[in-house]
Amino acid sequence: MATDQTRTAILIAAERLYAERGFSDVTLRDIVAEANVNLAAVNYHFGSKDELIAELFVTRSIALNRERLRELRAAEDAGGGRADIHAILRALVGPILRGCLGPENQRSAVARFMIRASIESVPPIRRIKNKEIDHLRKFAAAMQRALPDSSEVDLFWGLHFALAMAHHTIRESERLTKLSDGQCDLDDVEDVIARVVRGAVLGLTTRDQAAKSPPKVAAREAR
Amino acid sequence: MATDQTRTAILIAAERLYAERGFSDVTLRDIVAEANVNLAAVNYHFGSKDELIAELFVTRSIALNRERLRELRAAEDAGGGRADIHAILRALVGPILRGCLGPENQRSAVARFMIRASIESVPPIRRIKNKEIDHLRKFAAAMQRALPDSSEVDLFWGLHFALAMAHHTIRESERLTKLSDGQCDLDDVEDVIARVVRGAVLGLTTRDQAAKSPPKVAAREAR
DNA sequence: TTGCGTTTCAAACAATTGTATGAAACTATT
DNA sequence: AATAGTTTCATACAATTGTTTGAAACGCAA
Repeated sequence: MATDQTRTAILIAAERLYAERGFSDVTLRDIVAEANVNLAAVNYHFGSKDELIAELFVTRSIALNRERLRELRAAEDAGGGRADIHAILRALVGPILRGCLGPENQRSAVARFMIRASIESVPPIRRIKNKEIDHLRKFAAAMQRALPDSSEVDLFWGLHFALAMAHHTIRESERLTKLSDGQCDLDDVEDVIARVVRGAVLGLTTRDQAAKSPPKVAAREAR
Repeated sequence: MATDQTRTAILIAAERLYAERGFSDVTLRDIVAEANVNLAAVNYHFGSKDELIAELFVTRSIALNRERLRELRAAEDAGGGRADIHAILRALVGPILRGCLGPENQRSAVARFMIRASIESVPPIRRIKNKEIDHLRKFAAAMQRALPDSSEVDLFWGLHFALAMAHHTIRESERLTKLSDGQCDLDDVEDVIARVVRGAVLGLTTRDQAAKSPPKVAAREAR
């Protein structure tokens, strides 16, 4: 079976194109052109377009989750079994942010592909995506150990918001740059990570000095 | 020109279907079936599929922005010209959250359509979307007036994160419910809004007591 | 070299897409 | 009622999609 060059050429090309332009407007013909292989090769090696996407997603999903867990474990080891909440969230959002942001040249199609996948919900991916929940539970559990006094609900919200900030930053990095006239530096990945983590942690650790619902102004019609 | 029933039937059907299933897998034939009109009616009334989408998006975009600004102005009036930061962010994320969450029956296709539009970047929408930046600038300006001591960069990040939490909550509401075993109540819209606003405001108002970058644990390989 | 399994290729396939056509049906003014 | 303008309809069209086919090319053990 040689070196699987054709197979991997397809995978690489597909990932690159999907990451760039999204699933809906990349055709098999686009992929085989990019990969310099024959049209029929996709169906020969993968069976169908959906199976190609699924294979890509599964592979990358596993790798991303592994990296996240590696960093989580490392943080737990460094803390003698109990990781700091900052480190936990950093392990959650760091890998994907590092892959998607930073100077143009070092951005990986890998990470951007994963973001696409988490957004444009195409059937073959939707089926797999449910397993991610189990993965997130591990982080929820770690957070619980780090902040045993926080309510479980608040922890889930914190986890959820951390992912929200990370993903949204990746998706809308261009808009944020434009909005801030370039003042927000999306190339300084570690700063972005710090901001995301800090935002999420603050929400988790700051006891409500003010009542939960802020002053009753607005929200109803004026005056 | 009668009552435009056909035209509006198409708009309603299209919005409903797009909101539900996304742009990529809703065809004109799906739309006309849902609207009970003839296939050719779309091209007759709108010119093309893209123009139909564009019209939908423009209309809804204007309405959403108007509602946001209305709430912002109301908050400013209530505060004697200077709105509270909570109220500003509430005006930003409230309208879309109220439209997308809450008990099934009262969720509007309108708001969900807008979320789809902000995600699945289809050409006719991408062209229009740039104008949203001007709209966001108004909120940034209001935030600056509310928190004159904060750095501009931090304010942009705060605005950005508020939108992040709102949008992500809408998109991933199902996952959050599953992850938390139903403990996070996505039907209590006002609570969700309060959480989002509180999270964003905390990031803006809490002075860094700890250094910006938390303890140097983890992030590098273990030990 | 022969033969056999694997891989590549050009071509064709059926299905689906958005769009166009031209006749019919309708509406309302004269 | 007759006419002109608008709207609807069934149908057809061209383009694009993922997939299949069967023959050619290749790799390699015998």
